[in-house]
Amino acid sequence: MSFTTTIQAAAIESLEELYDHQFSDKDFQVNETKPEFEGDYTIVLFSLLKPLKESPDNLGKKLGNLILKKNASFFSGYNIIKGFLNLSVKDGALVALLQKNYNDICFGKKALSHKKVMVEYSSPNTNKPLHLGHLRNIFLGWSVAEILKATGCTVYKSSIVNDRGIHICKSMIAWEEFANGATPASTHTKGDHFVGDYYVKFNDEYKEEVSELVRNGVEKTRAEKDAPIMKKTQQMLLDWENGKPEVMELWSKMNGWVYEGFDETYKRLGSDFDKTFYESNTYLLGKDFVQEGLSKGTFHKKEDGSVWIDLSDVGLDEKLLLRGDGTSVYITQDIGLVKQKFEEYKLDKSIYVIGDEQIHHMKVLKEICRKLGMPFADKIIHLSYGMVELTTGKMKSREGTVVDADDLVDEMVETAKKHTEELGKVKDFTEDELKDLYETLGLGAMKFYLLRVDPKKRMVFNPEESIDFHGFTGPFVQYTYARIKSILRKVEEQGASDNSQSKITNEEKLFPLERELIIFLEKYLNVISQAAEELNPSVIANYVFHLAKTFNSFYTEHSVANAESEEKKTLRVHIAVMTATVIKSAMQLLGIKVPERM
RNA sequence: GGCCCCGUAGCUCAGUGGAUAGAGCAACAGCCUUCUAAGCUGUGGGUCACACGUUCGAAUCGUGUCGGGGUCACCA
Repeated sequence: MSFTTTIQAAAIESLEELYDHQFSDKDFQVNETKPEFEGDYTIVLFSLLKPLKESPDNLGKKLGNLILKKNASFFSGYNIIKGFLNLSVKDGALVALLQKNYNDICFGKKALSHKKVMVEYSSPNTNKPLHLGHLRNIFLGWSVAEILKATGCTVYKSSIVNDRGIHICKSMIAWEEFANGATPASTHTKGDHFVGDYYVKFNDEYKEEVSELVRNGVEKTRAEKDAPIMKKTQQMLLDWENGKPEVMELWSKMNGWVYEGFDETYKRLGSDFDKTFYESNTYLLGKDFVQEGLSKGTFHKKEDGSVWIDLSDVGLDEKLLLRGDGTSVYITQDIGLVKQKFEEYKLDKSIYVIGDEQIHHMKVLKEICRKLGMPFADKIIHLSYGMVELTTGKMKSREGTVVDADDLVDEMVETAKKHTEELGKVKDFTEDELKDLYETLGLGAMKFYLLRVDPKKRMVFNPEESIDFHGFTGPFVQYTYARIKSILRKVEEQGASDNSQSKITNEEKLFPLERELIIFLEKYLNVISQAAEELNPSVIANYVFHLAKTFNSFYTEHSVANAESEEKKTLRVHIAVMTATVIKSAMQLLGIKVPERM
């Protein structure tokens, strides 16, 4: 049980004894005391004054005295300022916390939840490489999955690959027309970039053909339909749907190239999936329930044979589910796949990490499931996040105004190298160590940058300014970790006994920064729960930054290896070890590695 | 136009019912014979978009206004 809940419980117990009345944690708040006041935790009394007909002073005194009496080993005193009852925790109670097994505190997995959850993220198209927007998506999804695991959930990471459709055919046609049999291998190009280049080539050629037609007096919308390359692409899509062998072969060959490229990127990013769905396997799934919906009367058919659902009773529009020609649309496939997921994995929750432009779509999806009486309709959760935009506006892959994921990673790693060299630290490492370090730092900076902000806020990325390595950043936290490890190495060299195993004396008087650190470390499990509840990794990022910052202050103020006494040294080694453990754990939840040295 | 999200220091963001609203960046002033200065300490910088309301108490809740974005496809 955490300190705040312990205190809440103690207060309830005392209140009930004093007033012969039932209290709950909703009746009053327990906060951390603001630094400008004496005390560690504050019980806010205002909300209790009226129902108990007490003055702040009277209630504060009665409650303060009783809590102190009943928990003499935990609290050392109290003060009352206005309606705030400030309680001070005994040094001994804080020290006792350090004597617990570090792993219990950091990775206690008190199993707050045993839910089975699927987190679906990344979900790329196979006609172009991953870009900055995918990175936010991937880091978010991966991190949320880790956070949920840390609370005890069983998590399946999944991705749905959009491997079919007109956009794929565009790359395919362009390759047929212009590649002369070139391959990623023959051109030494990463597969996804290779295919993406043909997607761009398609659009260039298409634009050219359209303007050519317009010059010859064809109306623009007409020209867009009649451009020869577009007609070929449409035909190819039909051939694909009919399973024409040459087309299928080309399709799997080119997708194969893309997957090789994606795998390389995912591997470098440290991202992975337990299950990958392919749209080519699932796009027909939804058709079954269309019949079901029609017979139930939930759906209706129009004269042209198209199938619709009316959602106007819940404030949404009429939505198409099946075209007149019997082909399904996006949402139809979605419903089919949702059903399959819940049934196959027996999920309690399915989280979709998708941009906020699809909020409406996901609302419609949920609503249709609900109207069909699917029991999991309310377990569909859309974790929506704001788009990443550039200072020059939106990213558009067709126009080449995207920040490519691989390029950005390269750049970040390069920046890490530059910083390290400038600081003159290169000589301490071997070539291989440096390579690892640059990856760790570059990726750390990038992941932290994308995760430290509330997911739902859109963010503007300025490609001109490289991501920072100072202040509220990944490398700042990584640096703190490396320094702690350095201290611990030194302590070990000093030898004799292994300090982290030896006992600390409860009598030790704590300095303010020592207290602050222990109290802050104690909060970690609460922070994980909050992040899990909000599906928000930025909660973790803010916490771990603050922790690192506090440790850095402590670091300058107090020496560990050369502490003023053996007792102090032991105590501080415990604090350092625990801080390092929490930093490593928290960063891991963000998908960020921490270096032993930097 | 309907619905949804956002508006906090020059910039990027925390804080979502409690005390005098906090960080980072940028600016300025200090700190390396002492565990790694990618660090630490300090200074300046705010009608929390605006208005009204609810409350003992509002950046936080409600209503309205203004500004920015998204969405309302037989696209995915």
